[in-house]
Amino acid sequence: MKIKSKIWIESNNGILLSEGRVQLLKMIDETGSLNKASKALNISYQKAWRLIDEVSKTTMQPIIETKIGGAKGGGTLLTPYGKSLIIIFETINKDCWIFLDEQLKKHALC
Amino acid sequence: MKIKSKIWIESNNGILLSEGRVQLLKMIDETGSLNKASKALNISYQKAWRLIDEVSKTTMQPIIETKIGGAKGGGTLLTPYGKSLIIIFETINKDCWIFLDEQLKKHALC
DNA sequence: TTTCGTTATATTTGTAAAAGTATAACGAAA
DNA sequence: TTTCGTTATACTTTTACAAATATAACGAAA
Repeated sequence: MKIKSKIWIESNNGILLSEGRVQLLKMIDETGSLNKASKALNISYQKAWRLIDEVSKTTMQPIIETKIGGAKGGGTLLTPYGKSLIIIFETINKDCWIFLDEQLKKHALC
Repeated sequence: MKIKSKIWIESNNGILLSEGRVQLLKMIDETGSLNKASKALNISYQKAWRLIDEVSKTTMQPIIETKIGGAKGGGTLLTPYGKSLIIIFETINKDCWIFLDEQLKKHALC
């Protein structure tokens, strides 16, 4: 018997963060490119772009810096604020899992 | 800024409980009928039946008692075990919301 | 000035989930 | 023995969402 959860953070303008979006942000940070990140996560570039676009619309501060053209074609980097969002979300998410496992034991549903 | 969550409980055989399933169990308890419950929740009887069928397959003890035919056509009642599952799930779910709201404040994302 | 890999976006296509339709069985009461 | 509202289930259709396809713009380097 397992308890599972999905958490996400919303603002007035839409969904700010969810597990998938955070995963994408992390991969952008690793690869320096939205294109490479989408391939690594096995989702289409279009979907990845749409996700990041929606995240960007809901934050006051920018989460990414994009560069178009150039020798390497361009790329996408996370801002310090973007990086901080990853850490906050992952911390809350992990703590939530721990909390829920405790609750399941407490109610003798194991 | 709001933090939201969906939780669910799984066993080896599939999903045992989720928000929608618990809502359906509650409505069955109120109406004494799967048919009436599905109408109250604005979902098709077929979907409601499928949901309850899957829940039943994942529990050791039965969660419902069904009666077919008769003056009132029949009906569906919750077993005491079925009722206890509602309470456990709703308690955990509510406590999870409280926990997450605290976390959001803690990380200054308000 | 051509090439290349990227960002950015619109449009079309495909697919899986939801909804709808159909039908049989049941049994108490009129 | 007919009626009625229910459970139970199969099958078809619709719809919403994901995926694929297409295309333009960009700019450093060769």
